[in-house]
Amino acid sequence: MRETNNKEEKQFWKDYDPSQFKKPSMAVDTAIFTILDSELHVLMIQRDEHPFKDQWSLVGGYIDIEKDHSLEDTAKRKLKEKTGVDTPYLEQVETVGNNTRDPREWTVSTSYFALLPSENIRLKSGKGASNIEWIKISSYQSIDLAFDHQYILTKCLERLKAKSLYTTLPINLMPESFTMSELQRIYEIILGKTIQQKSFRRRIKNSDILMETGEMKATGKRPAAFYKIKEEAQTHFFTRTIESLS
Amino acid sequence: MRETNNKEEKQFWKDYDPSQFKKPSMAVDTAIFTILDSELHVLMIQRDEHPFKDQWSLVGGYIDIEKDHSLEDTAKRKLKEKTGVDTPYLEQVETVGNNTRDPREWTVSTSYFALLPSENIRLKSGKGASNIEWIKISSYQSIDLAFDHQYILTKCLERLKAKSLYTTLPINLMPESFTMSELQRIYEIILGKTIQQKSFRRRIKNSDILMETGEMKATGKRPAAFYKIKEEAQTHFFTRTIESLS
DNA sequence: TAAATAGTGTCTTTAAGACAATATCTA
DNA sequence: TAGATATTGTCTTAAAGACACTATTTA
Repeated sequence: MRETNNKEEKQFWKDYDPSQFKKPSMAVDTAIFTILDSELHVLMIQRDEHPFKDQWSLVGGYIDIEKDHSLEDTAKRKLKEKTGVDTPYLEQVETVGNNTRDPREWTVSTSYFALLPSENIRLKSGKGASNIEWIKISSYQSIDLAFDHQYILTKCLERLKAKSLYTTLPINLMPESFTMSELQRIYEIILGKTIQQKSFRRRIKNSDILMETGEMKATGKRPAAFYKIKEEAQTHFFTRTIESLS
Repeated sequence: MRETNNKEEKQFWKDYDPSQFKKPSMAVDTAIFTILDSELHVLMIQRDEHPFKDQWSLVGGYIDIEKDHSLEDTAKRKLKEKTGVDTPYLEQVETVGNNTRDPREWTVSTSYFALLPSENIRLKSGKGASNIEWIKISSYQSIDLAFDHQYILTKCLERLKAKSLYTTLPINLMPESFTMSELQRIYEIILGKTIQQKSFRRRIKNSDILMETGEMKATGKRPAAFYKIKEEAQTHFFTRTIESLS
């Protein structure tokens, strides 16, 4: 019986021809976020090839099934190429696949967003991109982006904002060490509203993901305590969302 | 100038050959959930082809770029084929792509979960599936599922459970009309724990997505009010999660 | 009337909101 | 000392938890 199955299976492998199905093309696009000048920015590339030549797009590209072991590998490879950063916070958002997003053919794109501390980023241009730039989030809606990147970027932003209401995700935008006021400012930039200082510090303290470094930051006025993320710390999920309107 | 660009673009289109890239195969897999006999069940199909012949798998299949306009179309087509249901609640969960999940080649699978009221489901076997069955969630971990469907199903379940803690998602598992106790029971089955009756009714009342039908259900004891979902109702998001341990 | 299920009243608890008060620095 | 920023104290509020109590049915 087992013998029979094996023969049958061998025959199957012999007959199998992967090229018999028409396949869609498969890409990965990443919204790479960072904070610059007290504003949320996303990394965009100006295409130097058709389609959508000269228009701006998210960082992305086709899966290279020779180089990439997984989808996330593709995202990381592109990210490394453009920013030099190896291991940022990376979260998958949504996969869009249809026959209208690319004029050439049926395509699929899986989108991610990445969070980078603004320190130590060296941008690199390269093949397929004549220009690479940090675009202010406040201005992306007035730019005519390539493919459906307007939609994808909106979804990535919505995810980032929604999760910032009940998790410690934004710590991934912070440098090695930082003050409470700096962290609160990042939350406020993402959410687009101010937060009660006392509530904020209580939440972060309860999450138990930070520790004081012992250093103080000289701010010109009263110095502020420096914090860093604990070694074992994972993203913390609160049981209530931030609701303040102030 | 515009003229020049047009010529350049036309040349590009002439040269373009979509078959020049090696593409991964692209599938959609859906965890179709329903409640039967006071337990959460998922629809599984026993494969009658290699690879993973005779093993159980989620409902899914390759994108058919002739038939399907979008990824969601693929999910809906497969769901209709197997259950006869047209428009269930459908939510995308995660896309997995790598060179290990399928022994044949680099493949990508986008997973969804669907919620079906247990009424009016007529299962259909068909090509590629010798057997189709509702499997109890309490037993799926002891079954050796095809591909990485163990992982995918776990992710779908986690999403369903997590969202049931702070949304009205589970109403999509209910029939046309139902009682509060019945709805609470569905929540308890999904979450695997009991909920304070008073808290539960307060939450649902506040969400303002239900209305009384005016009918009463004869339960043998005190009759219960029937409710139905309001026409305009969307999934409601609460600002706090259910925390009770009782 | 007892048993069972449906449904409500109400006190407690938790964590956020509001905002005032205090602390520590520089000019 | 005034001004600015950091940090804490504390009262209020919103919504969940706990649990007892009432309501309505059948046997």
